[in-house]
Amino acid sequence: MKLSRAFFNRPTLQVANDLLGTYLVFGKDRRTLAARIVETEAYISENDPACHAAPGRTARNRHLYGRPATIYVYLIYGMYYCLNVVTEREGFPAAVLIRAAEPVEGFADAKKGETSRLLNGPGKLCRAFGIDLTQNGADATGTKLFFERRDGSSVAAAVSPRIGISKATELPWRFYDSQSSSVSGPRRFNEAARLR
DNA sequence: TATAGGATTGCC
DNA sequence: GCAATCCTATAG
Repeated sequence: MKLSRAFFNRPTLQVANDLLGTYLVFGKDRRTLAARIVETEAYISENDPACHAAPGRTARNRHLYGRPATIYVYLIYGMYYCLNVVTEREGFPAAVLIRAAEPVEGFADAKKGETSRLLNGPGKLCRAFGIDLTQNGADATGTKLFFERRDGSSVAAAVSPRIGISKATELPWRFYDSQSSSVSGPRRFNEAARLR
């Protein structure tokens, strides 16, 4: 079943953890794309130096202040888009970055073997889904782009520091499925976190 | 207006 | 190790 706005209106760390094992669903043109989320990161408030809300409200980050389940998309390095879903109460800037997933439905090359590498990074995930600024500000409880819980397996969740940032690098706000081969980043990140 | 740097990726 | 590529935030 579809994840409700109430699901996202909770502490961001909890949402980031609980999103593991749920499905991202996107109706693109006439087909449906779906993937099982295996890696997320939390970005929380103007007091988190790595969060885009750190400078306060700006034109770019305005959707971070929106109601829970709002989609926040931005362009990074002039080349890749990153997909976030806003958490906590309206007016409190926080979100979960969707970093990696396993293709489940609708991906053309999902049967060619290299399925585990198709969505293993936030930029690659958006590219494969066809997500760009068109989705910025969208409502993730609607019919076009949403999150869904399906029956089945539990997730062996692990945590580690967030990847690719230069500030607040010590906070263990990255969550991932330790059993998945679709997790992003150098292998050592995952191994090191597993040994904690 | 100018400039440094970025929640990345893939190639050298 | 590092370039690609362009938008954002901040300083001048």
